[in-house]
Amino acid sequence: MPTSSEIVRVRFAPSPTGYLHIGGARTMLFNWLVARKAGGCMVLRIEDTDQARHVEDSLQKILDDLRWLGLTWDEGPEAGGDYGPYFQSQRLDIYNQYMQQLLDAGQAYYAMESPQELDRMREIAKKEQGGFRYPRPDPLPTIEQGQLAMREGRKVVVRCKMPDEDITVHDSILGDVTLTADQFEDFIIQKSDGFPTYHFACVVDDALMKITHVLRGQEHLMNSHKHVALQHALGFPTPIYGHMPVIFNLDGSKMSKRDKEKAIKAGLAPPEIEVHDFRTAGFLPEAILNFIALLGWSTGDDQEAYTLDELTQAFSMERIGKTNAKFDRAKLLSFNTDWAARLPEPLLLERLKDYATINNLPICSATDDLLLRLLQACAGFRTFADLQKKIGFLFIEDEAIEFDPKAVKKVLAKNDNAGFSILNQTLTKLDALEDWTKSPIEDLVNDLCESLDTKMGNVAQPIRVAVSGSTVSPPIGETLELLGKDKTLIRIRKCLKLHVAV
RNA sequence: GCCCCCAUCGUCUAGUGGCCUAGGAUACCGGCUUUUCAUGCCGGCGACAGGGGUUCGAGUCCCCUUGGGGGUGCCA
Repeated sequence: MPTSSEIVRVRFAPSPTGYLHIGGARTMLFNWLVARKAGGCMVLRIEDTDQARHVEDSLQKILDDLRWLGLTWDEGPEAGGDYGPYFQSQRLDIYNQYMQQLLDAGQAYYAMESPQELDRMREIAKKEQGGFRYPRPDPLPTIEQGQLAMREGRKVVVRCKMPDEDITVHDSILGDVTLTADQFEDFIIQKSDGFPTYHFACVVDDALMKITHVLRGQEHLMNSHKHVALQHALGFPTPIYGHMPVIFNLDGSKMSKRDKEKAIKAGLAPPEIEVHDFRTAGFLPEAILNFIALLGWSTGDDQEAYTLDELTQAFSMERIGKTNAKFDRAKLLSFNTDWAARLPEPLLLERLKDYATINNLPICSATDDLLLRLLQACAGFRTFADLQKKIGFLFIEDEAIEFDPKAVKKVLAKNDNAGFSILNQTLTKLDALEDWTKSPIEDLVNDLCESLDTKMGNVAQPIRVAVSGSTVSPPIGETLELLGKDKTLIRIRKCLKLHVAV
């Protein structure tokens, strides 16, 4: 066990097999909080021992999204550190050295069964007794026999000889979890391609990188006993373990990338699964962090809004819950709305620009001043996607305006083209307006309402549809000022032609 | 099949034997504000999985059942 005088060192160890999953983000967050709270060290380690599943570019994507979230690392890729390399694929010599140590000590042995043979054994075992445990050969193959087999070109793996005693994992979230000796099997620690398996690499790296706390998902709970056995065999200390609840979809299924493909096939909008999905969809990192922090953790008081700093202050491993959580996007949306209203403008502006950039939106060309005005004009928006929907019309050519048929029907054509008629009158007035700013425009609209003895909506909506093509835009004075007089008049005239056409 | 973990409103959760006629948030429903969409404000609906114990007293402790999740990979 690490002593209290040791500096806290935690790690997040993603595999470069795709984008950063939202569950992975929470794992990173909790580890990050443990490190920051204790003034410790956050290590990022890349578990790239599975060559078959390696996805090109995914590392950069993971790093990029982590940075976007504001979750930094002290050691790891692009940060360096004294315990590198931080890519497991570059640590083969190290693993081999410890592998040999185990082999020499008789705590691991070569095994020669092929995957096909094992499959067959599993099948038979399943039929006969329901479960399969690798039967330890007696006597164990010698090192010489193993090496001979390798020279003959046979596929050879290394298995860990499990001890004949119960193992208790002390989990700081779940309590003690004991597995009896008869439940262990001699699992593989080195694949036939020479790469270590996850278990072995993880244990060696955690020890060598002086990791003191291992916070990971509950799906790893059963692995812990293997890891503890390995630690004993190698003479390594056991870190403090904490197995966190798992995050699921609302319907109880796993949040998986495949949900996206399924939804698309079914003609539905793909759900956000990876951090990047949320980023693209116009969510704020502050909202995401705040939301996932509360999935499986709480302070016990009624506060729900937390900045990263506040989370760091309030966080404690002891208050992580045991119950699996379901990911409720509606609640996230509410968090996002709150954060959009709360975030300091310069920061919000930065986030908006990121959204525009990764979506390659026309508003990329807008100045900061304009963007800031849009942010203010749309106050109360839920996501950047909503904001974009509301102001997108400002950034398209007048010729490209498309009038939503439903909006035209409801706002302009209804009641014997009442809307068109009002729009026509408005055009004349607007044409004559000299001072093209918000308040004179609003005065003009108000005056028109009075003279026509009608409600605001009856005047504002026709204009809105004419200039934006839809029923939704910022307040009408703001909308027209933002658009400019020329474009406003052009669009209204274009819209009026619709009436003639109908 | 076997092993392990978990169990409070639809959802996230508070609750560590009396403060619980179970609190907050979100969703939903209703009302108000509003030129659209949002926002905002007010109100309402809504849970201790079931059964046994222990105790003066149980959401809180124990057991069983049920339900959910995980593991049982030359994936991590």
